[in-house]
Amino acid sequence: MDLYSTLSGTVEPLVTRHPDRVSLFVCGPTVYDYPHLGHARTYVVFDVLAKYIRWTGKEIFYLQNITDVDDKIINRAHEEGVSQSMLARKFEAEYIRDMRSLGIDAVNYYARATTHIPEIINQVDRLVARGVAYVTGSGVYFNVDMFGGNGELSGQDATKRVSLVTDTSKHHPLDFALWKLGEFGEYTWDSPWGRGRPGWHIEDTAISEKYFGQQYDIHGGGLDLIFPHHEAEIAQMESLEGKHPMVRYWVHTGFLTVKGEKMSKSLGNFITIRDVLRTWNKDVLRYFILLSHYRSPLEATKEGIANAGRALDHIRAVAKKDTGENQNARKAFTDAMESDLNTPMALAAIQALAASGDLSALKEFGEVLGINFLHETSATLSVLQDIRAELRAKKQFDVADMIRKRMIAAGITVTDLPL
RNA sequence: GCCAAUGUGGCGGAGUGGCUACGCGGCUGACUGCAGAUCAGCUACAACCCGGUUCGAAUCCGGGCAUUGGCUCCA
Repeated sequence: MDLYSTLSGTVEPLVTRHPDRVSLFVCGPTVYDYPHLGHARTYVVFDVLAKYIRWTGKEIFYLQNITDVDDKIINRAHEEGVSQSMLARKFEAEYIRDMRSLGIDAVNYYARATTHIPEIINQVDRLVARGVAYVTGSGVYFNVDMFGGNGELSGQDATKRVSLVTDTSKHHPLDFALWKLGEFGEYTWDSPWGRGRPGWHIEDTAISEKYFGQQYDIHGGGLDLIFPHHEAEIAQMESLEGKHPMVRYWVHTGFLTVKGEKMSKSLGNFITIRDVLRTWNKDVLRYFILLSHYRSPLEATKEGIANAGRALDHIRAVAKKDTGENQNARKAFTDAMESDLNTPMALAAIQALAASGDLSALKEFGEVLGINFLHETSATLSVLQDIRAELRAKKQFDVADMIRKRMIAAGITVTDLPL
Protein backbone atom coordinates (compact mmCIF):
# COMPACT_ATOMS: atom_id res chain seq x y z
CA MET A 1 0.00 0.00 0.00
CA ASP A 2 1.01 3.64 -0.28
CA LEU A 3 1.47 5.68 2.85
CA TYR A 4 2.35 9.30 3.51
CA SER A 5 5.44 9.78 5.59
CA THR A 6 6.16 13.04 7.34
CA LEU A 7 9.84 12.25 6.87
CA SER A 8 9.72 12.41 3.09
CA GLY A 9 6.70 14.68 2.90
CA THR A 10 5.23 12.50 0.20
CA VAL A 11 3.08 9.45 -0.30
CA GLU A 12 5.33 6.49 -1.01
CA PRO A 13 4.94 2.74 -1.34
CA LEU A 14 5.15 0.98 1.99
CA VAL A 15 8.25 -1.18 1.81
CA THR A 16 8.81 -2.84 5.15
CA ARG A 17 12.05 -4.25 6.47
CA HIS A 18 10.67 -7.78 6.23
CA PRO A 19 8.25 -8.39 3.36
CA ASP A 20 5.59 -10.06 5.46
CA ARG A 21 6.19 -8.59 8.87
CA VAL A 22 5.40 -5.04 9.91
CA SER A 23 6.49 -3.30 13.09
CA LEU A 24 4.26 -0.44 14.19
CA PHE A 25 4.86 1.76 17.19
CA VAL A 26 2.30 4.38 18.20
CA CYS A 27 2.73 6.94 20.96
CA GLY A 28 0.20 6.21 23.65
CA PRO A 29 -1.34 8.63 26.13
CA THR A 30 -0.11 10.12 29.36
CA VAL A 31 -2.51 8.56 31.81
CA TYR A 32 -3.61 11.30 34.14
CA ASP A 33 -7.14 11.94 32.89
CA TYR A 34 -9.92 10.44 30.80
CA PRO A 35 -9.18 10.07 27.10
CA HIS A 36 -11.05 12.42 24.78
CA LEU A 37 -12.30 12.45 21.22
CA GLY A 38 -8.91 13.51 19.88
CA HIS A 39 -7.38 10.34 21.27
CA ALA A 40 -10.28 8.39 19.81
CA ARG A 41 -9.48 9.72 16.37
CA THR A 42 -5.80 8.89 16.47
CA TYR A 43 -6.24 5.44 17.91
CA VAL A 44 -9.15 4.49 15.67
CA VAL A 45 -7.02 5.44 12.66
CA PHE A 46 -4.09 3.28 13.74
CA ASP A 47 -6.46 0.49 14.70
CA VAL A 48 -7.78 0.55 11.14
CA LEU A 49 -4.28 0.76 9.67
CA ALA A 50 -3.18 -2.29 11.64
CA LYS A 51 -6.35 -4.23 10.85
CA TYR A 52 -6.04 -3.45 7.17
CA ILE A 53 -2.39 -4.51 6.99
CA ARG A 54 -3.31 -7.71 8.79
CA TRP A 55 -6.19 -8.25 6.40
CA THR A 56 -3.79 -8.07 3.45
CA GLY A 57 -2.09 -11.13 4.90
CA LYS A 58 0.90 -9.53 6.58
CA GLU A 59 1.89 -10.09 10.12
CA ILE A 60 1.99 -6.91 12.11
CA PHE A 61 3.17 -6.24 15.62
CA TYR A 62 1.48 -3.13 16.98
CA LEU A 63 3.22 -1.75 20.03
CA GLN A 64 1.99 1.18 22.06
CA ASN A 65 3.58 2.81 25.07
CA ILE A 66 1.78 4.13 28.12
CA THR A 67 3.36 7.19 29.70
CA ASP A 68 2.77 6.61 33.38
CA VAL A 69 5.55 8.75 34.84
CA ASP A 70 5.39 12.45 34.14
CA ASP A 71 4.93 15.88 35.74
CA LYS A 72 1.20 15.88 35.15
CA ILE A 73 0.76 12.58 36.86
CA ILE A 74 2.85 13.71 39.79
CA ASN A 75 0.87 16.96 40.11
CA ARG A 76 -2.51 15.35 39.67
CA ALA A 77 -1.72 12.62 42.18
CA HIS A 78 -0.64 15.27 44.64
CA GLU A 79 -3.83 17.28 44.09
CA GLU A 80 -6.04 14.28 44.59
CA GLY A 81 -4.03 12.92 47.49
CA VAL A 82 -3.42 9.56 45.90
CA SER A 83 -0.22 7.80 44.96
CA GLN A 84 1.22 8.20 41.49
CA SER A 85 0.81 4.52 40.76
CA MET A 86 -2.81 4.53 41.89
CA LEU A 87 -3.59 7.46 39.62
CA ALA A 88 -1.69 6.03 36.68
CA ARG A 89 -3.23 2.56 37.04
CA LYS A 90 -6.70 4.05 37.30
CA PHE A 91 -6.44 6.14 34.15
CA GLU A 92 -4.60 3.45 32.30
CA ALA A 93 -7.55 1.17 33.01
CA GLU A 94 -9.97 3.87 31.92
CA TYR A 95 -7.99 4.34 28.73
CA ILE A 96 -8.05 0.63 27.94
CA ARG A 97 -11.74 0.53 28.74
CA ASP A 98 -12.51 3.38 26.36
CA MET A 99 -10.37 1.85 23.65
CA ARG A 100 -12.27 -1.41 24.01
CA SER A 101 -15.58 0.36 23.83
CA LEU A 102 -14.41 1.93 20.57
CA GLY A 103 -13.69 -1.50 19.20
CA ILE A 104 -9.93 -0.94 19.24
CA ASP A 105 -8.31 -4.33 19.58
CA ALA A 106 -5.42 -4.35 17.13
CA VAL A 107 -2.74 -3.42 19.66
CA ASN A 108 -0.53 -6.38 20.53
CA TYR A 109 1.18 -4.93 23.54
CA TYR A 110 0.86 -1.88 25.76
CA ALA A 111 4.23 -1.08 27.33
CA ARG A 112 4.42 1.07 30.43
CA ALA A 113 7.31 3.44 30.95
CA THR A 114 7.63 2.39 34.59
CA THR A 115 8.15 -1.26 33.74
CA HIS A 116 11.01 -0.39 31.39
CA ILE A 117 13.22 1.61 33.72
CA PRO A 118 16.26 -0.72 33.31
CA GLU A 119 16.02 -0.36 29.53
CA ILE A 120 15.72 3.42 29.86
CA ILE A 121 18.73 3.70 32.15
CA ASN A 122 20.71 1.44 29.87
CA GLN A 123 19.92 3.59 26.85
CA VAL A 124 20.79 6.82 28.65
CA ASP A 125 24.00 5.23 29.80
CA ARG A 126 24.98 4.37 26.24
CA LEU A 127 24.18 7.90 25.08
CA VAL A 128 26.43 9.31 27.77
CA ALA A 129 29.16 6.85 26.76
CA ARG A 130 28.81 7.95 23.13
CA GLY A 131 29.43 11.51 24.22
CA VAL A 132 26.09 12.85 22.97
CA ALA A 133 24.69 13.30 26.46
CA TYR A 134 26.17 14.95 29.51
CA VAL A 135 25.48 15.02 33.23
CA THR A 136 24.78 18.14 35.25
CA GLY A 137 23.55 18.75 38.75
CA SER A 138 19.93 18.57 37.62
CA GLY A 139 20.03 15.62 35.26
CA VAL A 140 21.33 13.96 32.14
CA TYR A 141 20.79 15.93 28.95
CA PHE A 142 20.96 15.17 25.28
CA ASN A 143 23.29 17.54 23.49
CA VAL A 144 21.42 18.70 20.39
CA ASP A 145 24.62 20.10 18.89
CA MET A 146 25.98 16.58 18.66
CA PHE A 147 23.24 15.35 16.39
CA GLY A 148 23.44 16.44 12.79
CA GLY A 149 20.13 15.08 11.57
CA ASN A 150 17.96 17.25 13.74
CA GLY A 151 14.99 18.86 12.05
CA GLU A 152 14.33 16.14 9.50
CA LEU A 153 10.72 15.67 10.46
CA SER A 154 9.59 19.14 11.41
CA GLY A 155 11.78 21.23 9.16
CA GLN A 156 12.98 23.01 12.24
CA ASP A 157 16.65 23.05 13.12
CA ALA A 158 16.75 22.64 16.85
CA THR A 159 20.19 24.15 17.19
CA LYS A 160 19.07 27.40 15.58
CA ARG A 161 15.78 27.91 17.30
CA VAL A 162 15.03 30.23 20.14
CA SER A 163 13.80 28.70 23.32
CA LEU A 164 11.51 30.30 25.83
CA VAL A 165 13.00 28.21 28.55
CA THR A 166 16.22 29.19 30.20
CA ASP A 167 18.07 26.61 32.20
CA THR A 168 21.62 27.74 32.71
CA SER A 169 22.84 24.30 33.67
CA LYS A 170 22.33 23.10 30.11
CA HIS A 171 24.95 23.59 27.38
CA HIS A 172 22.32 24.56 24.87
CA PRO A 173 18.84 25.83 25.77
CA LEU A 174 17.22 23.13 23.66
CA ASP A 175 19.08 20.21 25.11
CA PHE A 176 16.44 17.94 26.53
CA ALA A 177 16.38 15.80 29.64
CA LEU A 178 17.03 12.08 29.37
CA TRP A 179 17.04 11.63 33.13
CA LYS A 180 15.84 14.09 35.74
CA LEU A 181 17.64 14.00 39.06
CA GLY A 182 15.72 14.42 42.28
CA GLU A 183 13.23 12.80 44.60
CA PHE A 184 9.80 12.59 42.99
CA GLY A 185 8.13 10.43 45.54
CA GLU A 186 7.01 6.99 44.57
CA TYR A 187 8.27 7.09 41.02
CA THR A 188 11.93 7.67 41.71
CA TRP A 189 14.61 5.17 40.79
CA ASP A 190 18.31 4.69 41.43
CA SER A 191 20.57 5.30 38.47
CA PRO A 192 24.29 5.63 37.81
CA TRP A 193 23.81 9.42 38.03
CA GLY A 194 21.75 9.42 41.20
CA ARG A 195 18.11 9.02 42.08
CA GLY A 196 15.59 10.40 39.64
CA ARG A 197 13.17 9.61 36.84
CA PRO A 198 13.15 9.43 33.03
CA GLY A 199 12.71 12.40 30.72
CA TRP A 200 9.76 12.47 28.39
CA HIS A 201 11.22 11.18 25.13
CA ILE A 202 13.41 8.36 26.31
CA GLU A 203 10.73 5.82 27.17
CA ASP A 204 9.62 5.47 23.55
CA THR A 205 13.05 4.71 22.20
CA ALA A 206 13.90 2.42 25.11
CA ILE A 207 10.68 0.49 24.58
CA SER A 208 10.83 0.37 20.80
CA GLU A 209 14.48 -0.66 20.85
CA LYS A 210 13.67 -3.49 23.23
CA TYR A 211 10.92 -4.97 21.09
CA PHE A 212 11.89 -3.88 17.56
CA GLY A 213 15.55 -2.91 17.61
CA GLN A 214 16.99 0.41 16.50
CA GLN A 215 15.13 0.43 13.21
CA TYR A 216 11.56 -0.47 12.48
CA ASP A 217 8.81 0.26 10.01
CA ILE A 218 6.10 2.68 11.09
CA HIS A 219 5.90 5.17 13.91
CA GLY A 220 2.59 6.85 14.50
CA GLY A 221 1.11 9.56 16.64
CA GLY A 222 -0.70 12.86 16.61
CA LEU A 223 0.53 15.81 14.60
CA ASP A 224 1.38 17.60 17.82
CA LEU A 225 4.15 15.13 18.57
CA ILE A 226 6.32 15.87 15.56
CA PHE A 227 8.22 18.54 17.37
CA PRO A 228 9.91 18.13 19.69
CA HIS A 229 8.94 14.62 20.73
CA HIS A 230 9.54 12.68 17.55
CA GLU A 231 12.59 14.69 16.63
CA ALA A 232 13.99 13.85 20.03
CA GLU A 233 13.25 10.18 19.51
CA ILE A 234 15.15 10.20 16.24
CA ALA A 235 18.06 12.03 17.85
CA GLN A 236 18.22 9.53 20.70
CA MET A 237 17.87 6.35 18.72
CA GLU A 238 20.07 7.29 15.79
CA SER A 239 22.79 8.51 18.15
CA LEU A 240 23.15 5.05 19.65
CA GLU A 241 24.87 3.47 16.67
CA GLY A 242 24.19 5.85 13.86
CA LYS A 243 21.60 3.62 12.19
CA HIS A 244 19.49 5.70 9.84
CA PRO A 245 16.65 6.04 9.40
CA MET A 246 15.24 4.92 12.71
CA VAL A 247 11.87 4.74 10.98
CA ARG A 248 11.04 5.44 7.39
CA TYR A 249 7.29 5.88 7.72
CA TRP A 250 6.22 8.54 10.20
CA VAL A 251 2.46 8.66 10.18
CA HIS A 252 0.78 11.60 11.88
CA THR A 253 -2.92 12.08 12.41
CA GLY A 254 -4.53 15.49 12.03
CA PHE A 255 -6.16 17.29 14.89
CA LEU A 256 -9.65 16.92 16.10
CA THR A 257 -10.96 20.44 16.55
CA VAL A 258 -13.78 22.09 18.43
CA LYS A 259 -14.95 25.39 16.97
CA GLY A 260 -11.76 25.48 14.96
CA GLU A 261 -9.47 24.95 17.91
CA LYS A 262 -7.49 21.85 18.66
CA MET A 263 -9.12 19.69 21.30
CA SER A 264 -6.71 19.24 24.14
CA LYS A 265 -6.60 18.58 27.79
CA SER A 266 -4.68 21.77 28.42
CA LEU A 267 -7.27 23.93 26.66
CA GLY A 268 -10.05 22.27 28.59
CA ASN A 269 -12.28 22.06 25.51
CA PHE A 270 -12.36 18.30 25.42
CA ILE A 271 -15.21 15.86 25.18
CA THR A 272 -14.51 12.48 26.68
CA ILE A 273 -15.01 9.32 24.69
CA ARG A 274 -17.47 7.93 27.20
CA ASP A 275 -19.61 11.06 26.95
CA VAL A 276 -19.92 10.67 23.22
CA LEU A 277 -20.67 6.97 23.53
CA ARG A 278 -23.62 7.79 25.77
CA THR A 279 -25.39 9.21 22.76
CA TRP A 280 -23.87 7.36 19.84
CA ASN A 281 -22.50 3.87 19.58
CA LYS A 282 -18.97 3.01 18.52
CA ASP A 283 -19.99 2.18 14.97
CA VAL A 284 -21.30 5.70 14.46
CA LEU A 285 -18.26 7.27 16.07
CA ARG A 286 -15.85 5.22 13.99
CA TYR A 287 -17.85 6.00 10.86
CA PHE A 288 -17.67 9.68 11.70
CA ILE A 289 -13.91 9.53 12.25
CA LEU A 290 -13.25 7.54 9.09
CA LEU A 291 -15.44 9.83 7.02
CA SER A 292 -12.54 12.23 6.81
CA HIS A 293 -9.00 11.44 5.79
CA TYR A 294 -6.72 10.87 8.76
CA ARG A 295 -4.42 13.77 7.94
CA SER A 296 -7.15 16.40 7.57
CA PRO A 297 -8.42 18.39 10.49
CA LEU A 298 -11.67 16.95 11.79
CA GLU A 299 -14.20 19.28 13.35
CA ALA A 300 -16.20 17.61 16.10
CA THR A 301 -19.85 18.67 16.01
CA LYS A 302 -23.06 17.01 17.07
CA GLU A 303 -24.41 17.58 13.57
CA GLY A 304 -21.41 15.87 12.05
CA ILE A 305 -21.74 12.79 14.20
CA ALA A 306 -25.50 12.70 13.69
CA ASN A 307 -24.91 12.96 9.96
CA ALA A 308 -22.59 9.96 10.13
CA GLY A 309 -25.23 8.11 12.10
CA ARG A 310 -27.84 8.73 9.39
CA ALA A 311 -25.47 7.57 6.68
CA LEU A 312 -24.72 4.39 8.61
CA ASP A 313 -28.43 3.75 9.21
CA HIS A 314 -28.98 4.11 5.51
CA ILE A 315 -26.31 1.55 4.68
CA ARG A 316 -27.86 -0.90 7.11
CA ALA A 317 -31.35 -0.27 5.83
CA VAL A 318 -30.26 -0.94 2.27
CA ALA A 319 -28.12 -3.97 3.03
CA LYS A 320 -30.91 -6.43 3.68
CA LYS A 321 -30.82 -8.98 0.93
CA ASP A 322 -27.70 -10.76 -0.18
CA THR A 323 -27.50 -10.54 -3.94
CA GLY A 324 -23.94 -11.64 -4.52
CA GLU A 325 -20.54 -10.16 -5.06
CA ASN A 326 -19.82 -6.73 -6.42
CA GLN A 327 -16.28 -7.05 -7.70
CA ASN A 328 -16.00 -3.42 -8.75
CA ALA A 329 -16.91 -2.09 -5.34
CA ARG A 330 -14.65 -4.64 -3.66
CA LYS A 331 -11.75 -3.41 -5.72
CA ALA A 332 -12.71 0.19 -5.05
CA PHE A 333 -12.52 -0.50 -1.34
CA THR A 334 -9.05 -2.02 -1.43
CA ASP A 335 -7.80 0.61 -3.87
CA ALA A 336 -8.94 3.30 -1.49
CA MET A 337 -7.31 1.67 1.50
CA GLU A 338 -4.11 1.10 -0.46
CA SER A 339 -4.03 4.77 -1.30
CA ASP A 340 -2.73 6.26 1.95
CA LEU A 341 -5.59 4.79 3.93
CA ASN A 342 -8.21 6.81 2.12
CA THR A 343 -11.15 5.86 4.31
CA PRO A 344 -13.60 8.44 2.87
CA MET A 345 -13.22 6.75 -0.49
CA ALA A 346 -13.39 3.34 1.13
CA LEU A 347 -16.69 4.32 2.72
CA ALA A 348 -18.02 5.36 -0.68
CA ALA A 349 -17.20 1.82 -1.83
CA ILE A 350 -19.00 0.49 1.24
CA GLN A 351 -22.11 2.40 0.18
CA ALA A 352 -21.88 0.86 -3.25
CA LEU A 353 -21.51 -2.59 -1.71
CA ALA A 354 -24.59 -2.03 0.39
CA ALA A 355 -26.59 -0.78 -2.56
CA SER A 356 -25.68 -3.81 -4.62
CA GLY A 357 -26.28 -6.24 -1.75
CA ASP A 358 -22.81 -7.73 -1.33
CA LEU A 359 -23.33 -8.64 2.29
CA SER A 360 -20.29 -10.84 2.69
CA ALA A 361 -17.99 -8.01 1.60
CA LEU A 362 -19.80 -5.66 3.95
CA LYS A 363 -19.15 -8.01 6.81
CA GLU A 364 -15.53 -8.60 5.86
CA PHE A 365 -14.64 -4.95 5.22
CA GLY A 366 -16.67 -3.94 8.23
CA GLU A 367 -14.29 -6.00 10.34
CA VAL A 368 -11.34 -4.18 8.80
CA LEU A 369 -12.86 -0.82 9.66
CA GLY A 370 -14.26 -2.02 12.96
CA ILE A 371 -17.77 -1.03 11.95
CA ASN A 372 -20.76 -3.33 11.79
CA PHE A 373 -22.55 -2.48 8.55
CA LEU A 374 -25.21 -5.12 8.97
CA HIS A 375 -28.18 -5.04 11.26
CA GLU A 376 -27.51 -7.04 14.32
CA THR A 377 -29.79 -10.02 14.52
CA SER A 378 -30.35 -12.44 17.32
CA ALA A 379 -32.56 -15.48 17.62
CA THR A 380 -34.96 -13.53 19.83
CA LEU A 381 -35.19 -10.68 17.36
CA SER A 382 -35.83 -12.88 14.37
CA VAL A 383 -38.60 -14.72 16.25
CA LEU A 384 -40.23 -11.38 17.01
CA GLN A 385 -39.86 -10.32 13.40
CA ASP A 386 -41.41 -13.57 12.19
CA ILE A 387 -44.35 -13.17 14.55
CA ARG A 388 -44.93 -9.61 13.38
CA ALA A 389 -44.73 -10.66 9.75
CA GLU A 390 -47.41 -13.30 10.35
CA LEU A 391 -49.63 -10.88 12.22
CA ARG A 392 -49.32 -8.30 9.48
CA ALA A 393 -50.11 -10.90 6.88
CA LYS A 394 -53.29 -11.66 8.82
CA LYS A 395 -53.96 -7.91 9.03
CA GLN A 396 -53.84 -7.94 12.80
CA PHE A 397 -52.16 -4.56 12.79
CA ASP A 398 -53.02 -3.55 16.33
CA VAL A 399 -50.96 -6.37 17.85
CA ALA A 400 -48.18 -6.02 15.27
CA ASP A 401 -47.95 -2.28 15.91
CA MET A 402 -47.91 -2.78 19.63
CA ILE A 403 -44.93 -5.11 19.33
CA ARG A 404 -43.21 -2.62 17.06
CA LYS A 405 -43.84 0.16 19.53
CA ARG A 406 -42.33 -1.86 22.34
CA MET A 407 -39.33 -2.85 20.24
CA ILE A 408 -38.65 0.77 19.30
CA ALA A 409 -39.03 1.78 22.93
CA ALA A 410 -36.40 -0.82 23.76
CA GLY A 411 -34.05 0.85 21.32
CA ILE A 412 -34.43 -1.59 18.46
CA THR A 413 -34.83 -0.15 15.01
CA VAL A 414 -37.81 -1.65 13.24
CA THR A 415 -38.60 -0.93 9.62
CA ASP A 416 -41.31 -2.81 7.79
CA LEU A 417 -41.36 -3.53 4.12
CA PRO A 418 -44.64 -2.88 2.31
CA LEU A 419 -46.94 -5.87 2.36
C1' G B 1 9.59 35.84 14.34
C1' C B 2 10.71 30.64 12.68
C1' C B 3 8.39 25.83 11.22
C1' A B 4 4.14 23.03 9.68
C1' A B 5 -0.85 21.45 8.34
C1' U B 6 -5.26 23.03 6.14
C1' G B 7 -8.39 26.21 2.56
C1' U B 8 -13.64 22.38 -2.61
C1' G B 9 -21.23 22.96 -3.42
C1' G B 10 -26.18 24.51 2.34
C1' C B 11 -23.02 20.81 5.27
C1' G B 12 -19.37 16.64 5.59
C1' G B 13 -15.78 15.09 2.14
C1' A B 14 -12.67 12.43 -2.16
C1' G B 15 -10.31 11.75 -6.76
C1' U B 16 -8.35 13.37 -11.23
C1' G B 17 -4.75 18.14 -16.06
C1' G B 18 -10.17 17.91 -19.97
C1' C B 19 -14.96 12.73 -19.22
C1' U B 20 -18.54 17.02 -13.23
C1' A B 21 -16.81 10.61 -6.46
C1' C B 22 -19.81 9.70 -2.50
C1' G B 23 -22.81 10.84 1.61
C1' C B 24 -26.06 14.19 4.60
C1' G B 25 -29.69 17.86 3.83
C1' G B 26 -33.44 19.88 0.45
C1' C B 27 -37.07 19.03 -3.66
C1' U B 28 -40.30 15.84 -6.91
C1' G B 29 -42.44 11.26 -7.94
C1' A B 30 -43.24 5.85 -6.89
C1' C B 31 -44.42 2.38 -3.30
C1' U B 32 -46.99 1.68 1.32
C1' G B 33 -52.54 -0.84 6.43
C1' C B 34 -50.02 3.13 9.44
C1' A B 35 -44.88 4.98 11.39
C1' G B 36 -40.67 4.60 9.14
C1' A B 37 -37.78 2.91 5.50
C1' U B 38 -36.86 1.94 0.47
C1' C B 39 -36.72 3.00 -4.89
C1' A B 40 -36.34 6.59 -9.16
C1' G B 41 -35.09 11.37 -10.43
C1' C B 42 -33.70 16.43 -9.39
C1' U B 43 -30.94 20.13 -6.65
C1' A B 44 -26.12 22.55 -5.78
C1' C B 45 -23.38 24.42 -11.89
C1' A B 46 -18.20 24.45 -6.11
C1' A B 47 -12.89 25.09 -5.78
C1' C B 48 -8.99 31.42 -0.66
C1' C B 49 -6.69 35.37 -3.96
C1' C B 50 -3.23 37.02 -7.87
C1' G B 51 0.00 35.70 -11.66
C1' G B 52 2.31 31.80 -14.86
C1' U B 53 2.69 26.96 -17.78
C1' U B 54 -1.03 24.61 -21.11
C1' C B 55 -5.47 23.98 -26.53
C1' G B 56 -7.45 23.23 -21.48
C1' A B 57 -6.16 23.79 -14.21
C1' A B 58 -9.74 23.14 -8.59
C1' U B 59 -5.62 19.63 -10.22
C1' C B 60 1.31 21.65 -12.16
C1' C B 61 4.69 26.19 -10.94
C1' G B 62 5.50 31.08 -8.40
C1' G B 63 3.76 34.77 -5.03
C1' G B 64 0.30 36.27 -1.50
C1' C B 65 -3.96 35.77 2.11
C1' A B 66 -6.73 33.22 5.88
C1' U B 67 -7.48 29.51 9.67
C1' U B 68 -5.35 26.15 13.03
C1' G B 69 -1.21 24.15 15.25
C1' G B 70 4.20 23.48 16.88
C1' C B 71 8.44 26.37 19.00
C1' U B 72 6.24 24.74 27.20
C1' C B 73 2.85 19.46 28.42
C1' C B 74 -0.29 17.35 24.46
C1' A B 75 -2.91 11.89 20.20
